[in-house]
Amino acid sequence: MLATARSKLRRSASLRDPERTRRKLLDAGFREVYERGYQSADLDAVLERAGVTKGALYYHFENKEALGHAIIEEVIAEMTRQKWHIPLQKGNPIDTLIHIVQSTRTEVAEMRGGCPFNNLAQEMSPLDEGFRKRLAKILSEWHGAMAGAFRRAQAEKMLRKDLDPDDEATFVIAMYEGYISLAKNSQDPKLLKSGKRRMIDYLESMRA
Amino acid sequence: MLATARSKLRRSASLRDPERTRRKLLDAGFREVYERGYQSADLDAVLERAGVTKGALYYHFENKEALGHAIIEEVIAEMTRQKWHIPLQKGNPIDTLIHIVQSTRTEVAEMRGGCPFNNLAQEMSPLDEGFRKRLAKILSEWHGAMAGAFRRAQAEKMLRKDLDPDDEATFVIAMYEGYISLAKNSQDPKLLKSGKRRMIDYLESMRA
DNA sequence: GCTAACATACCAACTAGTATGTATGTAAAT
DNA sequence: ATTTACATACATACTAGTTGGTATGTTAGC
Repeated sequence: MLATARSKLRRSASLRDPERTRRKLLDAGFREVYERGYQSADLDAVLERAGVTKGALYYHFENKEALGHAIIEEVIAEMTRQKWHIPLQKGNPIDTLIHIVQSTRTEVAEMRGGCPFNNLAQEMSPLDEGFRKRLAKILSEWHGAMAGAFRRAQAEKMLRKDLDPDDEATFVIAMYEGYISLAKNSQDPKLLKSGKRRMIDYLESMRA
Repeated sequence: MLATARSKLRRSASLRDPERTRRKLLDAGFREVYERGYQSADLDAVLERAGVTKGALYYHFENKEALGHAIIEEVIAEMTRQKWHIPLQKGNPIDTLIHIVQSTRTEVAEMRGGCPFNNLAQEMSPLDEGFRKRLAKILSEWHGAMAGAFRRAQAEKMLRKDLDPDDEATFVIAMYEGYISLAKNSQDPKLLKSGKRRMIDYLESMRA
């Protein structure tokens, strides 16, 4: 009875589990790419992080590029959905956005890494259309989720009617990414704290 | 008589001219780094662009890192001064900033490269303190030039007194870099055009 | 027994850096 | 004025380390 349950639910960690192996490769790949960039990401380092070997990597992914694509589509896109799309689905989007901004960490260790989406976008967009399009899709869906929430908020009289939802969504994202980028370089908590105040002030000014 | 003039003024292009060679290496290095990133920049490609060989490179620069540092300090810092510091030294800084924003190209080919400063800052800041500090100095001076112009504008009653010059300078830079970053990925002129309008609207709202 | 899911060993290409050679400019000595 | 001496300013050829990818072997699970 225990044996049958294992097949779907309690998978032993040390035995064979291709989905779990693939997950570990994606997670390890993401961390490596996040820290060093895609082009400088070392596949041997990815394997060490994941605790597997070359055979496992090239069984699950055709090559380095395919791993990079999967990291975008499955890891980064999912992080974006968790952080932005889902909270924006209900409630007052202004409150939601203020909460997201407010909870942005200003410790040096946190600022240091920057935004996973923007890091990859800046590095790869001019170099590879496969990467650029996949990242542009994330941006488009991010923008769509926010603009949609703005339209709903206007209908529910939570957001000023004179604001264009699309322009505002683009503006909020640009502002946010801009501050995160500057903070990543300056390593100065004061910069990001100033940014958080300014962004929250602006979000407040959007209320109906 | 012509022979003596050559020594300082009319240096023949094909003969020896170490300053000119160094310049060509810096320019070629900048273009290579701008297109591919520092870590992926190929020194052989730099040499081909510059039209010189390894000997020339390693005579003028100790190693790849030293070339990278020089590119930041001499090329990118100078570009920033030309584009921002000098125009901000006199006149109404709001007019100056609006003009800079207005003249930002929205063609795909122009958006594609992104901001040279931000490109390098995003790639290298978490990886190398030598790069990060040199880039942070550019950001600090950029910010200082703008905040200084804002303070002057407040004294001359061109800028609202309720605005904090430091916070405003950081905000303008973050906004600008944010939009440039998004445009680089999206490749959509509409995004940047929307950003230009929003930035100009905001700058107008800063007037006393 | 067969295939999926890996592990191991190896290779070929790329690339930063070096070692060495050489031509040029220049200043002092003759 | 010419030669000598020497440092400068490169060019050429090579090396060593890295790294993405492959070929082959091995084990688990049905």
